[in-house]
Amino acid sequence: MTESRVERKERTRRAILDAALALSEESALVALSLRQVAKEVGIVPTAFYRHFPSIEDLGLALVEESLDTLRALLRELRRTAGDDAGTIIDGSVAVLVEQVRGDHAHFAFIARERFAGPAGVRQAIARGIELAERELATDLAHLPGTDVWSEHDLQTLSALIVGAMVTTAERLIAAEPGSPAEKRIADAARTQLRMMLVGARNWRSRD
Amino acid sequence: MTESRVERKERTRRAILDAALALSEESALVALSLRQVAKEVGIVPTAFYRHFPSIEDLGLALVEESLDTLRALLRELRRTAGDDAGTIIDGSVAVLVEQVRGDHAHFAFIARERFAGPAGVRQAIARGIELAERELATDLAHLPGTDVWSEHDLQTLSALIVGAMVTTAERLIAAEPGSPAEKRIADAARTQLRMMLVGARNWRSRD
DNA sequence: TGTACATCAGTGAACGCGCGTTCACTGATGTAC
DNA sequence: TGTACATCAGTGAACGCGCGTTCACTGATGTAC
Repeated sequence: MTESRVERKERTRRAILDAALALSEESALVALSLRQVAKEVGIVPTAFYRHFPSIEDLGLALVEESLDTLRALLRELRRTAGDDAGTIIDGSVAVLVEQVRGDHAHFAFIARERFAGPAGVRQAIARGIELAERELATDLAHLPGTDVWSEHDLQTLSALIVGAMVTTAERLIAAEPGSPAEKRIADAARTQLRMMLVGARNWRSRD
Repeated sequence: MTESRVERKERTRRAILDAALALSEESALVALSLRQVAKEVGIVPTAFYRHFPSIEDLGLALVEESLDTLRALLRELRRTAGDDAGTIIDGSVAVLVEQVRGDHAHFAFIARERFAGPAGVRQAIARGIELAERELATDLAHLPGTDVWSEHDLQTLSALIVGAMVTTAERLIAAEPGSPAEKRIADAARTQLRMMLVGARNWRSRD
């Protein structure tokens, strides 16, 4: 007995999730078929039901995994300390590039299903992004010099920055790791963050 | 004879396009079936072939229509003149809100298929957005005070602004026309454009 | 340690269904004279 | 204006295929004694 029954089952479950992620990459979650996934994994279609009650539940599991990836990114970004704004910007973009590289399939899944997925999936992703905006707004409020900002304007700036990061992530997903294109995207992201920072420093909220 | 044969044919073709747009809104282009569309239109499945050689060609026709919508938006934005920056910003956001309202299905189609659509569709949409970035960069270069900007930085600022507008459009698509949510999104978009403008005014390109 | 029984991941046949596509057709509209 | 023929959007039967799901099964792994 080199592998217990539970270990084997977990391994098959993992293989199903990986196959589904790979197959959905070539079209979309909505176009995923149980028989395709089973064939890719190397099991008979009916064996699928030993692991998931339906293809929809498999989809929800993929969403959860992908949102875990998003949460890991936010955690890493928060750990990126820095003495000055420039260091924080460089560190944040580096983390973004690195995480998109390391979890490419999950980030591509999020980008793809954000507007094309089932309603539940779309809402879950939207909530994840809103959370990032609120967290960033809180962080920004703790920085020196933001006392002239209204809470509303902080939230709006936060949405602007997160939006730019999402756009950057979407561009990175399409770029080859280590390619000149990836470097160009990262450079542009750093410049854009600096541009927004210059705007922020010279901003005064009305009233 | 109240309607000629060509008129009837054109009307059915239009009905097919409209039905396909409506049906794809509930899932995605990739999940669209010829029989679904035919049923929605009220014709027998085989009659579909009198209008399109395949469901894929129907998809391409929808992309073309949607890109026309995008081009119409850009044209309207360029027509939005203004004496000062504030007027231009207000006018641009108003045009964006109005166009998304008026062509909701097409904008939703673009948002949905931008990352989830077939490769050809994704590329066509990406090209449309790149075009907008280049046009905006040219416009920015003609404004007073941009002589301290490098061409590269102008392009990067342009990408930032277009990205924010795309994000705003995506939010507007999800909002009810005339709703408080729509108003909030438009307000945030105006504030974000002003923030970026303040950043731009205080920016000096390196070297 | 050995035996008898329980568990359960994976099998394989079978089902009804919607799919895209073919083909010969119908009958109203259009055209030539 | 009337007739004879051509065009062609839409019809309806039929096909083979992949789909999700059911069911009784097999045989290796796990457990109780």
